Amino acid sequence: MEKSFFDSVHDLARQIPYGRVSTYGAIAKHLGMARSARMVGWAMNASHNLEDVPAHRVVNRVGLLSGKHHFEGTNLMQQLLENEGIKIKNNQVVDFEQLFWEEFQ
DNA sequence: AAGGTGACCGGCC
DNA sequence: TGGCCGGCCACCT
Repeated sequence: MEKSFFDSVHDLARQIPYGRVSTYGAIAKHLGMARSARMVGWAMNASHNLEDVPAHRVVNRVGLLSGKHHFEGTNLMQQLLENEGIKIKNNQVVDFEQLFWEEFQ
């Protein structure tokens, strides 16, 4: 099995620390494809099968939980984030810029 | 093999 | 921030 684009995205997603969030664009940028953030979203969809990919810590550029509809129920993503101490208001991360993290290794 | 699709982003108003 | 639009690119059928 060669390492696919999806795997790379999953690796980066796993690096997001507890209590912090990142964006699709940040991940895409780190992969050298800043304009292909859409593919990152697609990759996250595939990550749904995996258990060690914190997809709930990945939001869009304005801190909106754009992927919540892909989680079970309607507020699982929000619950997971609040469980990490992240405040959610109207489907978006409060103090997003402060919690934003992109120090990928 | 070609076309459709998408958990997005940046620019503009 | 919000709405609209064009671009982008790997994956699936």
